[in-house]
Amino acid sequence: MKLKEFAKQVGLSPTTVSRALSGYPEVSETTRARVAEAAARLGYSPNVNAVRLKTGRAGAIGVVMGRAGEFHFAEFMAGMAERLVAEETDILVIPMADPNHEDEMQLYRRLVESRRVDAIIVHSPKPNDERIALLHELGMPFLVHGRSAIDVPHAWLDIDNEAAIKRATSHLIDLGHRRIAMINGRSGATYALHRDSGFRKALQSHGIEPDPQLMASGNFTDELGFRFARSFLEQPNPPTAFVAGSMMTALGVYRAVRSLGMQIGRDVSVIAHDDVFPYLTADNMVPSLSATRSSMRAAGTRCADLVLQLLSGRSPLEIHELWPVELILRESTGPARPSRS
Amino acid sequence: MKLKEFAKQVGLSPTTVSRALSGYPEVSETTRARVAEAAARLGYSPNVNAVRLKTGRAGAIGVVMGRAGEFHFAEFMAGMAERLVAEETDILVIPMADPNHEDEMQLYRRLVESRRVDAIIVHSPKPNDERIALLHELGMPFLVHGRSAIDVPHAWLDIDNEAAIKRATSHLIDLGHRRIAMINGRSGATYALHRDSGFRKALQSHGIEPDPQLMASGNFTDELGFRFARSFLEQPNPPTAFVAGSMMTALGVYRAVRSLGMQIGRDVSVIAHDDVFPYLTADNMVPSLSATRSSMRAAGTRCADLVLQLLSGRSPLEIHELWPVELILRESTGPARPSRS
DNA sequence: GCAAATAACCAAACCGTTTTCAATTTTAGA
DNA sequence: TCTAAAATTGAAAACGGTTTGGTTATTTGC
Repeated sequence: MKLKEFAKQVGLSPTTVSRALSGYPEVSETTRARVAEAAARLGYSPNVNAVRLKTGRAGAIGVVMGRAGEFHFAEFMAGMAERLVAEETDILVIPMADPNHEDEMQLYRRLVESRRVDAIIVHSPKPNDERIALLHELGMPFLVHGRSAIDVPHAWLDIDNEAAIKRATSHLIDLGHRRIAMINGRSGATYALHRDSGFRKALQSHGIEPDPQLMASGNFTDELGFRFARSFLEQPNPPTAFVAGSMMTALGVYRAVRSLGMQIGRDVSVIAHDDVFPYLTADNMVPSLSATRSSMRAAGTRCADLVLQLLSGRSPLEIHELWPVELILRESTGPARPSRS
Repeated sequence: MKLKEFAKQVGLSPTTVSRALSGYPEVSETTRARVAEAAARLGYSPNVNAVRLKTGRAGAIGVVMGRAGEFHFAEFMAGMAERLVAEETDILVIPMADPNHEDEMQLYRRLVESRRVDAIIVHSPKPNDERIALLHELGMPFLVHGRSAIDVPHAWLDIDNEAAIKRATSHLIDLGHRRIAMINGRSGATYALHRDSGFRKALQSHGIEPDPQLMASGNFTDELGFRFARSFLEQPNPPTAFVAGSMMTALGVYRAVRSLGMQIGRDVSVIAHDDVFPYLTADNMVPSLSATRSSMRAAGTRCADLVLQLLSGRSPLEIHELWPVELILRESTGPARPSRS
């Protein structure tokens, strides 16, 4: 049903009906109620494309989805959804083909130019992220989930990866560990650098030299967790503790440790970063997993919130949130034992 | 930049430019090339909202996201993305508030009425799913991922859950297992019923009466896998084998078995359903997990494909795909051992 | 009681495309 | 060379709303 038709049914002009539905003040309460009732009864709702064309608002927030299809993604989106459900805003998932460089820039450019979205959320930025420069240049509102060192004003929300990993590592050192391995996320993204930096700082502040032989990075998979952990543990001078980048990585590490007949929490300590998934909890692992914890879902919710603020005029310069990360100690960490070698 | 302006720059009418860009035949190759070049150079691309209004096509496929934020979701979406990246179609994620009944119907109704999407993908349908009836009634093209027994014509793609679980269960029986437990997905959805039915049929065809004490259902989480498995194993007459609904469930089952000092594949056999995740593979579990396997990502890709076919006029009645499910035997299954009780 | 202010409503212009219908140019046929 | 047909191009009318700038009752102030 179209506005014109609907307006005729209600016995008002399209103008008044439109205003009544959008909550403009210059329409009487009686009329508004009548219109609202009729809309519900006749099932009228405005053609969203016409509204968008006229108002210039797209009513959607864009999220570019990389090919990896990371498991974090669903949680983040669920969080966004939680915030946006009441809003008239939906989430547009933009498929990205390859992490091919030019293509990606082109994709963002087209995305902006086509006016499909009012704002964009950029994930896993790099320290000098061209996407940020581009979006800024094109004047598209955007929020960075993560951080970038780029010298362009932008809104961001990030967790304090450096502090988290530094604290986790320090704790392991306090427990007496000296050979500590680090399985990081894919290198390139700022968060991986921050974690790396937190790791190094903790070691160095205790006079321990980071050993490149005990540091690896890659996708957050069970498989890589296993492989790296296993290869580290088979070295002549194996680590007694692990800092793992994700829950999946931790699963792999657990497996590797077990496969060598060692015991987590006794022979080898593990701390992982936990994004808080409903389907796999650190508490339930055996032994329960000590973790730096920050809810990915909460981040999604807050990011959606901040984007809405951005769209209602708040300056990106005011929007910088650095979330502290909890360290939850459980059974996977324990005092270092004298080396068995 | 707007069409009018752009057309002026190129020295052509908006009409011709529009045609050139949309690939209509009645424009000369020379002109088309010139327009394309200019568009690339000046960075013109049509305002998507105007196009949508005019053509009536939304250029988006809707996917309603439940609150649960399941881990399957990301894989499915990544699969869709793979197919849609070349297309001019994007994915609209519609947040759903509560699984509240009326609200959900209202949501679908508004979604259709607002013309935001050209088609909708319905997940985890129930045998008599009202969403299907509603979408059919409203004339919105849709594809069901899963199956429904409802008497309304509709396109669907599903995996053969019944056959898969039947085969898995039969295999366990062939191995000599008689006390077999089943940890299913949340009851209500058709797939859970199908799995239940496959399970029962396998048992009954071997003259075994299904024991309700060994059957549970709930979300696909590690935690529930553990709890159910543990409680089953502590019964007086414990199962010697498990059929688990998901990889996460399997993790929980493994944990439960270990926690009781038993060994997977020897004391207790496990077969789970594996949707094939890049970050957690059945092959890598210890011991490696026997599984019924079907790629969720591939399903996403194919669903996107089918929806596109639907949109280009193919009849929903022709679109029924039932995918067979592989059974991959690994180390988690072995012959039943004489009960220790 | 009357001018001025206010409230409530409406006609028409406009958002940026696509597409119908018509005009013009080019090519083919005789 | 001339005409009919085919190939290109354009002008203008939609698409379905919102919003500007009135217009017409209804109050308010003095």
